[in-house]
Amino acid sequence: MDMEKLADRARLLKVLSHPYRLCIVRGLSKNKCNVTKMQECLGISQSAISQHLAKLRECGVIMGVRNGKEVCYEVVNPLAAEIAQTLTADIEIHDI
Amino acid sequence: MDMEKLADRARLLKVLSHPYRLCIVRGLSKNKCNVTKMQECLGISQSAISQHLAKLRECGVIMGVRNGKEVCYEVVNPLAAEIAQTLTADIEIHDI
DNA sequence: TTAACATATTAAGATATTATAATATAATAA
DNA sequence: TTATTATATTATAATATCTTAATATGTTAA
Repeated sequence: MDMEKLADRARLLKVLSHPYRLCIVRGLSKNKCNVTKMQECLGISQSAISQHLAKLRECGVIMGVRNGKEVCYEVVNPLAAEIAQTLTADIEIHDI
Repeated sequence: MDMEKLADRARLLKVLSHPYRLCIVRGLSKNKCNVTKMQECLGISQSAISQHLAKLRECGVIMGVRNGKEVCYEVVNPLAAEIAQTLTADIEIHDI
């Protein structure tokens, strides 16, 4: 029984298991987006957004590409994108 | 933006985001199983197993049916079963 | 080079989760 | 009825997570 792989997959679910992060990943899986836009869209503090993005980054779910002053994020883990989309398919979320 | 539904889905991911619980749901999605077997299989305490089962029950992921002294569990949330199976498809887990 | 903007990191307190131990309940067997 | 087996609940201490505030970094404009 490969507990390490199992723990790894559990970690992926855990990083997605927060309303804002789930919303971010679902949004990013449709369109890339910078931090300020996400912030406006979700209505939470800049620090909070950045910390959520950091967790998603550390877990290999998203990647940020700097473009001048902005950092544009995108989903780089297809499995994470799939889970987020499957799970929120019937929820109305204005795209971030 | 339906934050309540979003929070609800995040809650489902969260309850699945623990190695033992993920393992339990993946196993149960293939065969029903009683608590003692799970315990032997996972090698953790009875109390720990029961607490994990309680969380999965409260979240509507599994259901236990008493059969004499034993309680036989099964997955009752197809979405949870799907997520668990998709996520662990390539991991060798001897069925619980 | 200083100011302003966009983003990231750190720190701290509140809250939640975990594992473990102890205790309780439910069903059957003796 | 008492003992045994199977499962559930409660209590608690250690650990992790969340939110918020404060501070730091990187980039461009003035």
